[in-house]
Amino acid sequence: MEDNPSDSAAIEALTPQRRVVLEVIRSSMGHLTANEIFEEARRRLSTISYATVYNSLRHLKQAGLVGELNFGNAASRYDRDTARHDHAICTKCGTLVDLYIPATIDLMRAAAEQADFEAESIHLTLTGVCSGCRLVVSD
Amino acid sequence: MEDNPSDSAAIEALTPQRRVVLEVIRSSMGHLTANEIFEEARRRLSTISYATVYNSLRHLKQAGLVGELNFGNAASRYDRDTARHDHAICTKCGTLVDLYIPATIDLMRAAAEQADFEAESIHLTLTGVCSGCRLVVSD
DNA sequence: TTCACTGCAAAACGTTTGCAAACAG
DNA sequence: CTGTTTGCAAACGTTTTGCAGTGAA
Repeated sequence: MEDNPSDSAAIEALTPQRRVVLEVIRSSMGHLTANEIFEEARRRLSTISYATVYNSLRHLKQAGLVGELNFGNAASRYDRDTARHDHAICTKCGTLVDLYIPATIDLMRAAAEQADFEAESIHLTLTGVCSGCRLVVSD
Repeated sequence: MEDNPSDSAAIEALTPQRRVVLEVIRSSMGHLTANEIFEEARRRLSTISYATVYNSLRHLKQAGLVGELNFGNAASRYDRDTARHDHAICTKCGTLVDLYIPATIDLMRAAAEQADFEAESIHLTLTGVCSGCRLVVSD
């Protein structure tokens, strides 16, 4: 979760725009959308454009410095945590929660064998109702 | 996988357009996109419109007659199999394979507890390289 | 007559691209 | 100089919507 020291060199090589985008993602607790990242990035670097945010996100993702998450047809969300982990998503409010289920990786072999795939990664998504939404009276 | 007899009443109540959309999905072996469904539906019912295909898909999904799958920012794919199951997706060619990993459901309790969610469903996605793409010389 | 559904066109949404200008090595 | 990156605007692919017209109950 904390910055990986081996990233330092890669981070120093970033353009100011890309560094700002990365810092926005790293400084947020949640999983921001490109639009949210753009808004916050613009506060820190007023000249940055929408296209550059998208270009930066693509570059950072490719460089392994951020992860991208897709659920449904909504906007992608970007994850500061690039290590393999799982997610839970609330069907009421859309809240996205990080999940660390070590047993997920155990299913990779069986899944790869069944699919006849050379496995690269595996991801578990729990859908349900978050604690906040369970407290709401009106279902 | 075969038609559930309890669906018969629901299917008879469908409009011709919705029935065609459902039949296109049920008669395909794969996981079609809305556009592919539209093209095939139009062959069977030449007056059907794009909007009606989308409206039908929303209705059929809500009625539990088809499932919707999202991977990346690509177009949604529609699944004739509405029972819980998992998927593998090839990072080279995008091929989508159905996976039946019973152990996935065993992770639901642990995941729900960790997230403090009331669990509804769980889905496992394997990413990797399919058998066809492994045979290709040029990596 | 009512109400849901259709078909069309247009809009909305998230994302990508073409391009000229700015920049770094 | 060369190659990369930026910012802008315009385009793109997917999905939804407004609305008038249709059709069934």
